Amino acid sequence: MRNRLRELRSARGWTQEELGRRLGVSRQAVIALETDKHDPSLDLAYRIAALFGEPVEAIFENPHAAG
Amino acid sequence: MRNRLRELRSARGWTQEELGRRLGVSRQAVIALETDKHDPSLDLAYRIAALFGEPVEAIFENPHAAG
DNA sequence: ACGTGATGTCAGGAAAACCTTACATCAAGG
DNA sequence: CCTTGATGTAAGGTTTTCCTGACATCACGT
Repeated sequence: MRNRLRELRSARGWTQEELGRRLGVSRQAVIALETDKHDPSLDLAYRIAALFGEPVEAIFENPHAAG
Repeated sequence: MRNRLRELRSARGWTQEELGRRLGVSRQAVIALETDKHDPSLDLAYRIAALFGEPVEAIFENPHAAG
C-alpha cells in the first residue's frame, strides 16, 4: 500500500531508527513500511497518524476509497 | 480496539456471514472483530470504512488520538 | 585511507490476523 | 417437540506483521 512515510519522516529530519523509537517498533518495521514490504496494523497506523498529526487516509492510500 | 461494527451491521439487517461475504473475509473474522478478539488489518479496515461509508476513525476507536 | 552513520537485505523466529471445520447455544416458528 | 437460522467457541493451520542479529553498501568527514 503506497504511503508518505518516508516523506513525512525526512521532512522532520528523523532517521528510520528514530522514527521506530517514536513509534515503538523496530527499524526493520519502518523499512518494511517505507519500502512497501507490508502494510501496518491498524494500531500502528493510528500511532503513525497521531505522531505526524494527520489522518490515516492522508498517509496511507486507501485502495478501496469511494469516488 | 473498540468499534461500532455490530451496530453498523445490524442497522443494515445483515448477518455476520453476509457482512463477511461483502468484506471478503470469513464469518469467524467478523466475529473476532465484533467481540474484540483482535484488530483488523489496515486494508480490511479500509474495506469496512468503504462499505459503511464512514471514515475508519469513526468506526474503530483510535486509542492514540490527540486531544 | 579510515571510521561513522544511515540505509537496505537476509536469515530465522514470534505474534497477530486470517482461514476451515466442527460443535454448542438460543430464539423463533411450525 | 423439532427444525432452522443466527451467534459463539474451540482446535489446528496458513499468511502477514513484527522481532533480533548479522552483514553489505554508500555518503560524508577527518
